[in-house]
Amino acid sequence: MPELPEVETIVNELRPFLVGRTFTGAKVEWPGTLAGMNPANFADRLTGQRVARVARRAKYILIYLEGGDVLVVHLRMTGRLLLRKQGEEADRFLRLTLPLDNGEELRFADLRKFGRVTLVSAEEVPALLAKLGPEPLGDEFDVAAFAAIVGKRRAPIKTVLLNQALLAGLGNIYADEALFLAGIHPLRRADSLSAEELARLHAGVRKALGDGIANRGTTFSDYRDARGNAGKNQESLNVYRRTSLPCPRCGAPVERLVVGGRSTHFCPSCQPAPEPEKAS
DNA sequence: TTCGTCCTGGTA
DNA sequence: TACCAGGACGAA
Repeated sequence: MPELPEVETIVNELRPFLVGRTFTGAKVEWPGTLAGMNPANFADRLTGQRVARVARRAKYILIYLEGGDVLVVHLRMTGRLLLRKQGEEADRFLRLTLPLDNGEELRFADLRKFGRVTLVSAEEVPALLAKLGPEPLGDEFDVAAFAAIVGKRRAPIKTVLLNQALLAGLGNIYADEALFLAGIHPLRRADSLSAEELARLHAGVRKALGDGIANRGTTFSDYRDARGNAGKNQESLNVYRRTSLPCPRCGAPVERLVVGGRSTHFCPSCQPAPEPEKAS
């Protein structure tokens, strides 16, 4: 579910309500969420810790605590991080409840149980995030940096966009949308893109993500923000999950194929197919 | 680099 | 009943 825009929306919403608050306990409904960490140890270590700041890196949510620990949350496919009042109606698929000192609580709900919540020391965070590529909305991610990332890779450009070690934060929705905005077919070999195409795709990536944030994320079924509200970006998508519907630019029916095991949507007219590989 | 796997529920 | 799902990791 959540990609960079969804995580950014959640982090921005949580920040003013979490900073300065103190965790008063931890109720673990499904221990697997803690990635092997002992639930009792987790609760002991978290209890009494006050939130210093809330940040995002790629799709990770980082809740820094004054005691020097960091609560690290990854929502994976269906995770939700919700701010509720204590005693408020239970959320479905609740995995973790973290009560706060103001009568509210942070809840982690996750249908498919892929999401993870861990507690590490601040010193461990850099190593945890070391494998991630640059932030696509960051200042250092310019066209030259993008060209260096794409480089001589022979993989389909869609696969490159989804590789978090190369560029961190894009997922399936925004990768498809960025390729559409740039007019580039998802199966194009990365090393076949011209300088002009690279510039278009760089702009497409930033626009797709920027629109996602402006619209508070994309909700098809699972994604909700920290207050449980759906996003609005699904109303603005051009191709993602619009198979057989008309391309908003030219009217041709949107097509679907599978790239790297992921469902992929594109306009066959606006995103021309690559030349067939020469047999050699 | 690709594939299977972790999981469960919604939908065709 | 079969297929699909927004992510990431480890194995082949």
